[in-house]
Amino acid sequence: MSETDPDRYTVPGLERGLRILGEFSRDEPVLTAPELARRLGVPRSTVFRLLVTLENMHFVERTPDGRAYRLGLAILRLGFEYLASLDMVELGRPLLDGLRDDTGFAASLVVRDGRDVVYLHRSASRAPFATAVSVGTRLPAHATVFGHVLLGDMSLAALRALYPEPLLERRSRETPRDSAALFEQVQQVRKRGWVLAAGFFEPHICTVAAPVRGQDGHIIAAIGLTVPGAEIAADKRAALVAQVCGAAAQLSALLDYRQQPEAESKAVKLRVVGTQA
Amino acid sequence: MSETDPDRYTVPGLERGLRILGEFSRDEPVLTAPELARRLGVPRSTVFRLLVTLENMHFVERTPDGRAYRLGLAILRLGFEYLASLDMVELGRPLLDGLRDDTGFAASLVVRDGRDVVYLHRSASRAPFATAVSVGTRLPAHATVFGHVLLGDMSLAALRALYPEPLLERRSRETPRDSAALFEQVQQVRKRGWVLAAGFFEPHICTVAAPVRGQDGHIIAAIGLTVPGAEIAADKRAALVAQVCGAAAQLSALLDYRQQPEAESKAVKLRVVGTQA
DNA sequence: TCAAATTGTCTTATATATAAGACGATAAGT
DNA sequence: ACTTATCGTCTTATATATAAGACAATTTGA
Repeated sequence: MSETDPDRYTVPGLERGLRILGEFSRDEPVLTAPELARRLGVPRSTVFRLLVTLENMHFVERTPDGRAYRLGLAILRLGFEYLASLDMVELGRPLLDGLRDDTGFAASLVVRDGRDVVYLHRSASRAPFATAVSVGTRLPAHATVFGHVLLGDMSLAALRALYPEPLLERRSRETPRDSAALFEQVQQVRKRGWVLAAGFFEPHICTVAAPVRGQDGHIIAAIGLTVPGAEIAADKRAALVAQVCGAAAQLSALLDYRQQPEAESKAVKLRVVGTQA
Repeated sequence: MSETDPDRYTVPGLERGLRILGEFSRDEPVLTAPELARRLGVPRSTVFRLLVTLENMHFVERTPDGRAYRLGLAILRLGFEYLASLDMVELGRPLLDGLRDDTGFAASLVVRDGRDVVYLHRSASRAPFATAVSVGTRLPAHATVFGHVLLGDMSLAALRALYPEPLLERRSRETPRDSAALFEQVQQVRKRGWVLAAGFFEPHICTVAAPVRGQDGHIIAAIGLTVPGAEIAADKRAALVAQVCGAAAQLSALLDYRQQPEAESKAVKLRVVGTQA
């Protein structure tokens, strides 16, 4: 077979091992070897070898009875080395805490990974309304306002490539039907520079969000508040939007995004260099 | 070669790929392919294939210039599915927050993984003394009081097996020299049921810790406070110990540990069965 | 209680992942 | 600027990881 695939170089052992790890989830924290073999479509004896390897490296461990597996402690090392390596999280944490303290609502920092919105940090509201959302949680970008903020840089063509299917999966009445509708909504958000929506992804949850920009001006993250209730009182909205936009702008600044009204960028850069010298 | 190794079944591709992921750290979040090849002692062309596989699965991503690699977002999915699957963390979080709020000091929940103490959760003290310790951090069990709490169940023989070397790595003046001395200290802690130590691992850091027990009575975790300063004022000690022990006992109870004064265990068991029937 | 199905572990022939090396492209050193 | 070293990517012979299958142990179902 004339493989011109992108997976021409893939290492099957590695890919399958990682897929095994990915099968574990909050809802299914414990899985058996035969179950994994079925899900991956891989022979039992191969799964056995993969699990032995993962177990030796502490990426999975057996349940006390020795019959099933769950994720092991080595996983943690990776996950948190990753987070710790992102200065976005380190710099954003105090901003999110401040946002939470000022507003009383849960504040989140999210990034986009393909079609997913991924939570990098969450400053939970004091009132312990147990939200299912925590660090690492993924939600569909097309169906959430956070997603719409994060997709702001994408052209219609790029969106089409990311969402080739004719109809998008619906999550609520307001979910865009197709990539064209999604583009419309995303552009509106982008031009406005922030978004406030009620019950867009889940009923009785309102969201206020704004983009965080990196050095080159690209949208690299979003900051937002999650407000319980059917809607936000009209007289509170402006203040919340201002606070979210403020936090997002601050984080952008910390990440070296130079607020550049197009033409002025050069001058700003020069001034900064001058200050440092 | 007559392989009777424990790694008779290992999948080399998987092992090497995971070792690549493990090379990234807070201090070295970005690594190049040749550097990884050198560290693992694996040919360049093989590292290339491993990295392509990891990149396709979003476990690593290239730096903007395309010359180096860092951890990717897929990592998060794993790490936090893992944490979320541990009800120990979910149940312990509010307890740790309470402990922190009551005492003003950082409260931690830790478990043991081999010779390491691993932080599962940390309620940071309000005063943002930036500690290097965060979730996922590992410290040597033999040299920390948390470790001594967690090793409480181990026999001298088991400790010897875990620490076969004649001399243990020293971290401070008080680090036990060998496994026998370690056993001594661990047993003292176990009998007392808690530990309070000053400057044991690091100078100017005091620790109060107590064990968390699982259903079978085994020590499965530890809860503790990290108190800055050379020592804790004598009149404060009793209160802190009581609070830590209280939190640890509560978490043990939540995890279904039935407080069993030795002989009574059978009766308790029977009563429980009776209740269920 | 017994038979049938499933499972954990092991062996081994063979399909295939590996790593040596080639190649042009960068980078580094002088 | 020129040489030398290093790098990213690719091809391919061959060492080796894979998966079929065997086997006993266990579980399931009737």
